[in-house]
Amino acid sequence: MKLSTRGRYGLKAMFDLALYYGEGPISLTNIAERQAISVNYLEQLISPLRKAGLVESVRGAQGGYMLSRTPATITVGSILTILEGPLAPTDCVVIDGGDDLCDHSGYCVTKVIYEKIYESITSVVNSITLQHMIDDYEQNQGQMIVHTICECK
Amino acid sequence: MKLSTRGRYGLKAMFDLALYYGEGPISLTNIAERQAISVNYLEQLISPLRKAGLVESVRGAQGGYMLSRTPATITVGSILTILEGPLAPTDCVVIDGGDDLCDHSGYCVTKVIYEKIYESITSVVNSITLQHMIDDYEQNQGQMIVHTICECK
DNA sequence: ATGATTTCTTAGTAAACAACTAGGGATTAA
DNA sequence: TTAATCCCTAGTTGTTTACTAAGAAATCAT
Repeated sequence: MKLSTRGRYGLKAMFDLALYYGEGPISLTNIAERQAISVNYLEQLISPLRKAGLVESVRGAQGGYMLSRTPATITVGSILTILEGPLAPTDCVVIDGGDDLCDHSGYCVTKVIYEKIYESITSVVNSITLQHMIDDYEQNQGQMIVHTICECK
Repeated sequence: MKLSTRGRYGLKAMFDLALYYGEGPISLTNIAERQAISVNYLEQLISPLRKAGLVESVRGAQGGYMLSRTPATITVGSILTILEGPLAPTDCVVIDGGDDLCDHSGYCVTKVIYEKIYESITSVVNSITLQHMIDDYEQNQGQMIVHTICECK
């Protein structure tokens, strides 16, 4: 039930972009240095975020990435879901339908539990936006560590 | 963010034991057949549950396993946590302390999010007991599928 | 124009993890 | 004494994770 580096790094990168929102394109080299992630790996993470329309890119020298909308309209849930897939404890709650995943011809005592877990996770992450993170950041800047965010494992 | 077979199978097995609570020891062979899990693998899952005191064993012929307490006092959370480890999206929220996991010398914008996810998951699973599952089961027995629970992936 | 900078894409790889299987020892009821 | 059962550890296979590597395409600055 752990998040992978895809989700964690991707969230850090998006938060980084949110801090520079409105200041033109930010290069991955910059983000990579600040957040201590390899550029090559970051490229792989930002790609799906771009395809999903959360960030826009500017190619060529002095290019980079920027949020395609205001930080207030981008949720942590959307970022994590794009990078990790649905934040569900099992596949059966998210496939819904008589798939060959399991025999859901009837009621399933465990599925209802997994659905509740899924709902509680999504309700948390969908309620937090990048703007919330920025507000949080600015309010606690004094105690903030050196990099914008630590390497949270 | 997926549960592994350890948690899913373990929960099925514990629910199976809950259905036979008060009827003496149930052998793993029985559970394995009903829940379509190999006996060898089940042994590995029930071992930590026994060591944690959730089930008791009776060795020898006609032996087996039984819940060591009433189904109403055993939560889904305790079962899953024993088998999967803490149901946390990151290690940093559960280690708490200045570990070398990450540099938590100060406030971390992402950690607070991971903590909220962790809290929401634990609050759900800790509020559901095996008795709740039994009640749920008996109320919906008409629509219940062939085995007590399906192979929920 | 050219070169430096940057995005974009794909392929490969090493290590860890998941999901078991296998086998043998200890215990006990019949 | 035999069969059934718990108990424990080691090994195996396949998948996934977390990258690294490399090169093509685009664009800005000179």
